[in-house]
Amino acid sequence: MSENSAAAEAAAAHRYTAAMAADIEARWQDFWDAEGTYEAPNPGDGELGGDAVQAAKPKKFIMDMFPYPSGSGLHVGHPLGYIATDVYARHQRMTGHNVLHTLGFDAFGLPAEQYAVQTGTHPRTSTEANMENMKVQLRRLGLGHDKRRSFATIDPEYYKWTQWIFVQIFNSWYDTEAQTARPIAELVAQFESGERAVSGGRSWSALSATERADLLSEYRLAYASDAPVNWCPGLGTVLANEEVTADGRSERGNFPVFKAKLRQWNMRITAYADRLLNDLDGLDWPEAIKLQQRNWIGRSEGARVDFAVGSGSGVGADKITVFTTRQDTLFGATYMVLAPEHELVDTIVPAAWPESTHDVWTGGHATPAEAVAKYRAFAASKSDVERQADAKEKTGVFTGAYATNPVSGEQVPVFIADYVLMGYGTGAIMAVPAHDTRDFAFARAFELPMRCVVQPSDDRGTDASVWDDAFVSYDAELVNSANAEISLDGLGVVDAKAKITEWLAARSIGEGTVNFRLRDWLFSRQRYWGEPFPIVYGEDGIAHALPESMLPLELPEVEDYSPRTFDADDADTVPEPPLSRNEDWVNVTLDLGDGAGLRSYRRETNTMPNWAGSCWYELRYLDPRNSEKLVDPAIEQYWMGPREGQPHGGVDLYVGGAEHAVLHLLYARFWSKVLHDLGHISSVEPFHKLYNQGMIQAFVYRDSRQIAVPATEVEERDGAFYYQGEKVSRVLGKMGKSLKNAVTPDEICGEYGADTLRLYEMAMGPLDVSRPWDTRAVVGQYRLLQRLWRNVVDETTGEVTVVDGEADEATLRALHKAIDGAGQDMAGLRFNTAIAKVTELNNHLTKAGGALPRTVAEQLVLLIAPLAPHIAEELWRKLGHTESVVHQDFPVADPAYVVDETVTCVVQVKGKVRARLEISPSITDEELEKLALADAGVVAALGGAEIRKVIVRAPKLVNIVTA
RNA sequence: GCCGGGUUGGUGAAAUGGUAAACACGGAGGUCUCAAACACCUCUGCCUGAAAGGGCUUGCGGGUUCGAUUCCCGCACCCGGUACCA
Repeated sequence: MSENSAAAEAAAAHRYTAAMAADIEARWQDFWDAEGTYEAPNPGDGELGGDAVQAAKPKKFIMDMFPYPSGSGLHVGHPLGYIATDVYARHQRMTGHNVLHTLGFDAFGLPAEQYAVQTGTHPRTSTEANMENMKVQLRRLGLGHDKRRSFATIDPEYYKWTQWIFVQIFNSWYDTEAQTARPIAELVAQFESGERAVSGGRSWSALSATERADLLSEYRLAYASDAPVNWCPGLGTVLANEEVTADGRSERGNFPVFKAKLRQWNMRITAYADRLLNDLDGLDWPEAIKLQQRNWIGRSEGARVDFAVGSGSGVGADKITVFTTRQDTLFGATYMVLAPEHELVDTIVPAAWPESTHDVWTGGHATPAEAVAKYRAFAASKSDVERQADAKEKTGVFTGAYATNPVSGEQVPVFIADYVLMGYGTGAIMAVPAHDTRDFAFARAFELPMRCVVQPSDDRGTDASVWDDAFVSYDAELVNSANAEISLDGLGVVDAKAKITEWLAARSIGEGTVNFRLRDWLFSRQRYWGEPFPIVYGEDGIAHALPESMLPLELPEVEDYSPRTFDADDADTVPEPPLSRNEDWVNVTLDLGDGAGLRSYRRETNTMPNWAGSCWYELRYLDPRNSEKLVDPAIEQYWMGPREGQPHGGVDLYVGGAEHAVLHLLYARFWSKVLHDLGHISSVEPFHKLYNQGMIQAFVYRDSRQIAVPATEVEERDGAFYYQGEKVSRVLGKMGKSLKNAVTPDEICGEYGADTLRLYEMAMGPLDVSRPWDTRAVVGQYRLLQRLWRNVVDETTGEVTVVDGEADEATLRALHKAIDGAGQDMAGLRFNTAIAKVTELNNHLTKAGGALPRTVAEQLVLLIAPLAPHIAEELWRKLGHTESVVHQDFPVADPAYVVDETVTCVVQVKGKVRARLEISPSITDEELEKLALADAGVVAALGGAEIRKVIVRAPKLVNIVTA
């Protein structure tokens, strides 16, 4: 080795390198764990309390959507949100807040079960191994989590309370008058006292035990029912509406989904539809997400209208009730349609076709019964996918029955057609073909009459039979809408609606009503890897909740935990819960403590859906080891309670992906409201502020067969891409193992260190925007840290180079502008621009050269501490401090230095920049105008032209307008 | 179709009515070095010009304004959500 290279090596001995970063990072991570640096005290003297000083500060509860412990580990896209909340949490800690920040695991779910089926490994074994692996990966990032508060949803101590909440929901009902959930015992008391009548006019005491149970089931917020459910044979389980995609497939696995009638558990989320809608207003959420929830809840105002049926045709039912939002067009209703599954269909079908029934209506069948049966079979055989695809072409068949239009008195034919859905409204519509596009298409196909009752605003005229399409408008006047008792003619749509609704209500044949798209939440799954229901069935079939003393009801060990799956396209299959195979567990003798003594019961063998555990986890972070209560009320009040600006309370910041816009976020809001109503928590909403981070994307390279090739082995030549000599295509997509473009945080930590990775992810762009990963660009943030280090530490000796004394004016201005800007940016989640401002300051210091004054070095370190906590701790220690940087005060900008000494004023002539003036920021408009007009460049640009107007915006701009 | 968001240099982006392109990647040149790497310095939207300078530029077309990436109207394209919801 030559003398020179030895000297060079010595020179670099204390340079900030990946190796040094690894050393620094490991040491401080150990330190933080040992010291409990990120432990946030609860108020009071409980197990997690005691630090009264800290707990007296204003609180900030900062949360991530917790991860599912996947077997493939993390890629660099996963921790984006975790890093963002961590930077924010650190900044909040340094600005006087008691910060609760931790992370648990959402560990029940399908992948573990599927992996188990493939490998024979128990889901708990693989899940726990995955969690350990993820914890190691996450720890390397230096996330400031309070580890005492972490848990997994599969911990029995956790799901005990998931089950307990289920029991609370099961044992309550929704009082629609008081608009609140109440204990079911209070409903029973109302029935007993006669305050509330039992339907059918019987008294409560006259009902059998089964009848009572059935009656209460109609009120309970968690109830079992035989309603049609989404059955997915490919997954072997039923699914919630929210888990079925628009084209009728499972969101997970993309298997076909069929309607099947099965006895399943449901949550009466529809009882909360109005509150779930209204309370969105008080939340600080992205408007797009609020809108998605509003659309999912789908509130629409309209009316129910009764159509009398069957006069003279000898049919059973006496009326069909429809829901419509256009009751104003009632005079234009020329036929009716029921959903094929509608229960009235059988009762209205006559024995024979009415005389001279149109051939198109009968479908060529000899009798109405035959036509209806054939059409029902046809409709049922269509999967949802086909039904969507055929949406344009209207099909249906006449039932043989007629109903009476209540205002026109006309006899209108009743059809069944699959364009009317059983699941919305009443499953029956009045068809107004002139003013509804779907009815128009159907009427054309079946040669049904149309009547124009809304005056078209174009020149099409009022003879609907010659129209090319329906006239749909809310901003027009009614016509042809009068009978002996009422006339809507000349009224606008709004007034006509009001008038007809009143008229219908007065005759008890209709009323104004609100309808929701939201359906009850299907809550049971035929899986092994989920929370068992705390429900047993007596020999009479009545469901009983287990008493709290029997919780948690642990998931039993079984031989075979694979769900029974079927041919994905075979609709004629029935789900089989894995737990049902375990007879010893299913059949039990228990004393439920309800006075019935020891009895035999059968356990519920379904399990709860994956969403159950994530519906309330924010609450358990607050008081994770409480064995007596879900959460201590005083602790919940402190962290979650309503306050100024947060009318419904909740987590201060919740960061996660937008894919949970309806599912998780709607369910969690629902549980929160029930728990609030029952008096268990003070907050009404779980998450006050929601922020959706974007996705980190990556290029996907595919060969000619469209198979993804390893991204790291692709070469770029002349703007084209080659893999092993073959040309490949490039598109921006998701990052992942299957696309062979995953970059792991471990790789980047190894090459540059965790602080560099953190900075890079935050600097890429605004947090809420998706952006492509570019490993080449990571080095930029590494260089920033190297320069920062060199500005404070001598690379040869490793000693700090700071000096005593004051900084020069320019440095102070650079420093305080960075403090001001970066501080505001961090508080506003604008980490990319915060980093740019710190970089600018650091570049200024680099360029100025020489040793930094101590005060500048210290404030620089504090400034970057939230973003790059390891290097900040190390430099803070080197600067002679013995306390962690984590709880230091964030620097405060001196306003005197935030403004520049001189600013550049731009002088425009007719909007074009013609001169720049260096002036004092405190200059007056008059002085500035004088200065600008005297400038040689300006005089030249004006060329003697007449000045019409001078706009002065001191100190930044003068604009001279000439004639 | 309907609803929401977007379109700025070679690339990620900044600026929310007032100097378009901060900060970073990439690129070019230089200093240091026997040499290279590192580091540091200079330049880097496009066109034109020897230079000074001049002209153009935020998807496209209009409008409001002294002034528009920013506000308004229309259009194209991209992304997300949703879809026979009566």
